Order: sequence, then structure tokens, then C-alpha cells
Amino acid sequence: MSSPVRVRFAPSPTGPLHIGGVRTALYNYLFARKMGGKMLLRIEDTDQNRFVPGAEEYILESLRWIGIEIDEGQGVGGPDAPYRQSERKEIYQKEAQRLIDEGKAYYAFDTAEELDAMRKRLEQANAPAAQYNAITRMQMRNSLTMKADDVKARIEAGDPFVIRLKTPRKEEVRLNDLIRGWVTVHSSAIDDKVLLKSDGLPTYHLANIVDDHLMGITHVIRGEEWLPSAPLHVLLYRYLGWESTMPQFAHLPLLLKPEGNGKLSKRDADLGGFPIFPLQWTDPTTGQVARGFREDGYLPEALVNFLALLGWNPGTEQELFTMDELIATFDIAQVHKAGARFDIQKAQWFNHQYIRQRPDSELAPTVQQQAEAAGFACSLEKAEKIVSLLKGRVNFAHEIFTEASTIFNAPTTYDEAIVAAKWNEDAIRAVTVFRDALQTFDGDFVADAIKHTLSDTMQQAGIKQGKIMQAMRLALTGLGAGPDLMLTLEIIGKDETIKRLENALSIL
RNA sequence: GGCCGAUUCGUCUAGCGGUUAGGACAUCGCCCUUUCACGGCGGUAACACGGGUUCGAUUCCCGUAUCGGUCACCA
Repeated sequence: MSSPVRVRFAPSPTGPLHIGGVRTALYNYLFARKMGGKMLLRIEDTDQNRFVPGAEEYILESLRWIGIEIDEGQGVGGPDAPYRQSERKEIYQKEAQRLIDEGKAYYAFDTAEELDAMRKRLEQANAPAAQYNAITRMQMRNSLTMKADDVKARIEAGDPFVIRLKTPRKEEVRLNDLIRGWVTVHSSAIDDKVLLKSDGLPTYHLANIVDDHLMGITHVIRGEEWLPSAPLHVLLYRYLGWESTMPQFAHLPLLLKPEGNGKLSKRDADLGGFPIFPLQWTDPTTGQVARGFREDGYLPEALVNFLALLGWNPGTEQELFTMDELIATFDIAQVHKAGARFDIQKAQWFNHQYIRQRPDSELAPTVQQQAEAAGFACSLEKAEKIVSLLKGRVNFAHEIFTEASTIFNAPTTYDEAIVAAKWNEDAIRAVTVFRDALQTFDGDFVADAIKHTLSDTMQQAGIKQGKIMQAMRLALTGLGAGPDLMLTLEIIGKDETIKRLENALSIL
């Protein structure tokens, strides 16, 4: 009870990390930090068929980007190494053997075809569930039905076999979930799960329990899809003699599709035009590229904030949290029980908030790079001014450059509706006298001074400023709307401003 | 289908027997902005249904409905 908290994130390297996995990792991390405990990273690569090269590195980099620090495990090392399950084969085999020796598990030699036939037969007989269990096991080819000598002979001959758990026929299995409370399942609903596969590697169930025990895991925080097999895990802890130190379970609600039924999938993300992976991912076999939150312009702190609040809420009205604030307020017991729909609009809003908060100097290099990539000269100083003018208008940093297009590009066309409505005698006269005034303008070409010049000249010319402002904007940017015009001109500079006014005069 | 779980505005959620059911996103309106956006202010909008328990149920219990998860030598 008083042992220090140790949690683990245990992904499978079968591809890029799903955003739901990121949230699971985040909740583990928040819990660990909150409790002053440790966060481990274990790689569950017991399925050789589904192994994808690069996936492990991807997981590591994703966690790093999102700001989740691993205390022990793959990538950082630790006292319980190795942390890759494929490298711990012997450990699982030893425990599986122990279960066999103690009569809690058995060898099974059934082929895939035989298993298939058994399931079909049971289905046709209208059995409640077609499973390998306390009843059906006695009709199958395993060490419970075969003579000991035959079993021994087959194993020695190198025949493929699996080790199955001898699940009790009638037993109530209970577990106290931190989020859901007591969950009770009857053992008849659990079948004789394969613990050790014919390739000698363990299944998730065995590997998971053995490792969590050996690594001193105190709390298992994982997705709700594991809830149905949790009773099986309790049974395994019991059979392995580790029930007194069994970790506490907490099953997290799932992330659901933005609309319609079911859990969030890659397809929903594609349909909705948003990412579902933290980082961009290139499939090593097909070469297909899947977008990432990072590459799409999401700030890690925005994604963390968004994810943290999908399924958990501190009960206050605060919406914006730093990682430290999340850690301080996180409470696993307050995690919601029902699944949460994934609403990308809210994620964008969070990003907007964090972009707004960012110092101009941090956003400026992005703008500068984009400008230069597009063939425009742009000093860091200029980029910073652009950022300060536009960052409040956007959700993503890269949109600042897009918003700044009227700064970099002199208008080549002019909004026709505005031309028709606003480009009149007064407008032409206003633009003309303003240009003249700027030609003799000396001093700092800054927004305030420009503004004074404009209002002075308009007054002298007897033109009401309000009447011609939109035409002035049209002449300078080609558009009828946009950010503060005076600040825009300051960034554009005097010469370019005059040039644009003259252009408008000759074209319109 | 069996088993397990869930159910408060369109969405994320607060609520833990007595509230005008609160906040946020989205949406709508107003203000600000000589424009647009941002921002500020305000509006529309929810306790799945039926039984109990109780002086009193969104809140506790039981059903029903709906949704979800799971039933592999995948995790």
C-alpha cells in the first residue's frame, strides 16, 4: 500500500502511436508525477508478425515531443532491463512452465484447423460461447487428454504447442477499478487463454502480468478495451502467487469518432481532415505518409491540454493548464467513465490560445523561413512585426505567413465588389494626395506617424476619412478587409506603399 | 448473440439528495475595430425512458432503451 508509485506505458511497435495511446501515456505520466512516482516505458513486441521497423523510435520521439519524460525503460535504461519483451523470452517461459508444473496451465497441440472445427461445431450446437474452456478442453488435443508419455514425446520431437491457462469453471473474479469501482466477472466467461504461443513468445496476457510484477508496477492505467480481460489478469496474478502485490487497475474511457458510432480511427481523421498521430509517419512498406499533429502546426502544450481534458476534469472552471498545473490537479478518481468524442475544433481553439501566448520572437523564425522559402527577403525584425500584427488572428503558426500575403505581395488584382462600391472620385483624390504627402514624408515611417499624415492630408483635401478608408485599403492590398492598415504599411515600408498607391491609380 | 461497461446542452464537461442545472468549444446577437479577424459582453441549447427509495431525485436502487468495448497462437 505504501510502496512508491510505479506506472508504465506499454505500447506495441506496430505502427505510429495513435492519439488515444498518447492520452493513455499522458494520464500515466500525470498520475506518476502527481504521486511522486516513476514512469516506465516498456515495448510490447511479442507479435513478430505485426512488428513495424521504426515504430519504436517513433514512440520515443512522440513522447519526447509531447513532454512526457520516461524515468525507466526503453530508451533510458533502468534496473529492470531489458524493457523490450522480445528480449525477455526466457522469463515468460519460466513462469509458464511453473504454471504447468503447478497444474494451473497445460500444453495444447491443436492445429488452427482443429480449433476452427471446434468453434464451428459449438456454434452449430447453439452453445452460448464457442470457446476453449473447462468444458471443451477435455475434447481437445492437449496434455489433459493425452497420455503423459505422448505429450513428452511430441514436445521432444519438436511438435508445435502452446501453453493454455487452466481457467476454473465456476468462480467469481472481482477487481476494484480506480475509475469504475468493483467489476465482477464469472470465470465461465473467460476461456483457456493461450499464454505462450507456439513460437515460444508469450501473449500479451502473460507477458504483461509477469513484467508488471517484476518491474514493481503499482498501477495499471490503460484503455477500456482491456476491461474485459482484466479478470483474466487477476486470475493470472493469483495463479502466479502474486495477488498480494497485484497492481491497481484504472481503465480509461475510449476516444470516439467525431460523429457517428464507434471509436476514433485513422479513417475518421482522414475524413475530417485532421491528424490522428502525434508525428508525421511514413509507412516503411507502402511509403504512404500520414500527417502528424506536430507537422500540422499543433503546439505540444496545446495538444496536452486538449487531451488531458478529454475524459478528465478537475471540477473547476479553468480551461488552460500547463503540464505542471495538470500534474498538480490530476486525480485518477475524477476520470470520466464514458467515452469522449474527439472534437478537433476544440483542439484548434487550444492551439489558438497557446499561439496567442507565445512571445513574438519565438514565432518569428517560422515566418521568416516560410517567407524565404517562398522567395521573399524577410529580416527577423520584420518577421517579428508581422507576428505581432497577425498572431492573434490565427490557430496555427504557419497561418501567420498566409495571413501576411498582402504584406509580401503587392496586389495584382483588386476585389471587384469593393472597387464597384468604393472606388469613386473622392477615393482617387484621396489616394493621390496621400501619395503626394508620403513622397515628401521624412522621419520614422511608423504606424502613428502614417496615421497622422493620412488624417492631416484628408483634412486638407476636405475628404471624410471614413468614406475612403476601404478604398485606401483596396488600393494598398487589393482587398476590402484585413489587419490594421497603418501597421501593415509600417511593415511594408514607405517606398513600397507609394509604389502600391501609384499602381492602383494607374490600374483602376 | 454472450459477457462487461457507459448514458447531463450539437461536442468536452461541472454536479456527488434540495442549484434560476455552472463552465468551455461550436453557433447566434451586440459592442470594439472608420474594414475583417482577435477580443469583450450576452443569447439559444441538456439531466435517455419507466418504476421504486425518499418530505424531496440529475444525483441512490431496479428494469427498459440506446451507445460502446470485448469474445485470436493481436496487442
